Amino acid sequence: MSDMKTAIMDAAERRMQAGGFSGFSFREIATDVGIKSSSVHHHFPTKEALAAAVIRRWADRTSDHVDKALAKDPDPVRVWTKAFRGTALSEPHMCPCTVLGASSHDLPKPVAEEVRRFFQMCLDKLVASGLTPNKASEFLSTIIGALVVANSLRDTAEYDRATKGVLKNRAKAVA
Amino acid sequence: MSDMKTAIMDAAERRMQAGGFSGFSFREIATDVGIKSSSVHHHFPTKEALAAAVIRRWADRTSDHVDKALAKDPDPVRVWTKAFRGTALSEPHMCPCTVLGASSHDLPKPVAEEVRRFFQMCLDKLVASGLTPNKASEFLSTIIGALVVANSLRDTAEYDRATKGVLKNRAKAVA
DNA sequence: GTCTATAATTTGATAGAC
DNA sequence: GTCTATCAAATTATAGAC
Repeated sequence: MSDMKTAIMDAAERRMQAGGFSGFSFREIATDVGIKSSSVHHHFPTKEALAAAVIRRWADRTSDHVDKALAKDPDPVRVWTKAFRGTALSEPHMCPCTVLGASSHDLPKPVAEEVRRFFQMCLDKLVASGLTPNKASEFLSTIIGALVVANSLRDTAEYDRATKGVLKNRAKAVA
Repeated sequence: MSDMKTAIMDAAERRMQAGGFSGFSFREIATDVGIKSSSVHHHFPTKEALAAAVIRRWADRTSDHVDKALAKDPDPVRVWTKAFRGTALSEPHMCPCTVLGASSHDLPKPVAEEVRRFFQMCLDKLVASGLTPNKASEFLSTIIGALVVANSLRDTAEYDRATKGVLKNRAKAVA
């Protein structure tokens, strides 16, 4: 992948984290990377193609990151809580899949499908790590909701308050 | 409040639930209620004023609904889980505060402030019902995240999977 | 309170030169 | 691969008639 294509996806990702699918324009992305908006179309034919590529890359990176972390720490709850904590504590504080997923029914179908794949991947990996389907759903909802509530309250510490109990119970279960 | 003002807020609320702040336009709202877009401005001067009014009404209604439900059922976890379940199971499946909160940093300040007030109200009421601050944060995050994940997966049953464990543990704690 | 008309801006996208 | 130029459509908002 060319450097410019990567730079475009980086810029789009950051703006999608803050404002979702309608939170970025080709002109803004172009300015961010130092070219013109028509040149962005050379790398990504449409806005939906760019958004879908960004979501897929985020999903792939998350999947890879979790796999590597699980090799060092066998507790999936601790691994996933820490992974999303990184997103919650650093700007722009949100996971793009969460922002887009909240308005999934207003997205172009290919983009909504990539978002769906992301959350299905999260659930599948949690179950593969030993959680029951119900526990996987409950835990994933807690960390996703913690991102949204912390973002809304403008208080990153809210993420830790929301996830403290999950980690504590897990420690007990493991001990 | 005039019937037309209420109808405008109803239309805006529904579109905000699906697409957030940028998910509705004055022309769409106008068509929904059968007037022209310029006439909408007679009732709400700006888009941000309309959005802020819709969020505030949603917060007030939620607060009132929960107060009444708590008078019949003393368990706040059951009451709040059931309240958001109604949103999750019926179209357009989302709480507008959750959709807007996910992209809080891309909102006009007065709108973001109303969203913040909504989530702070939820936490305050949960703590007033007897939950510790940490448990209130964890529980709120779980039901908010359940909305987002269920919406993204296009599977309303996901809300019940995510909240089943919370209700079960609560039943044990009460028993 | 609703209308017509319109301003001013932004949007995603395309054509074609270099 | 980037540019200039441009298009058609949509956006929020305002002015003023009725």
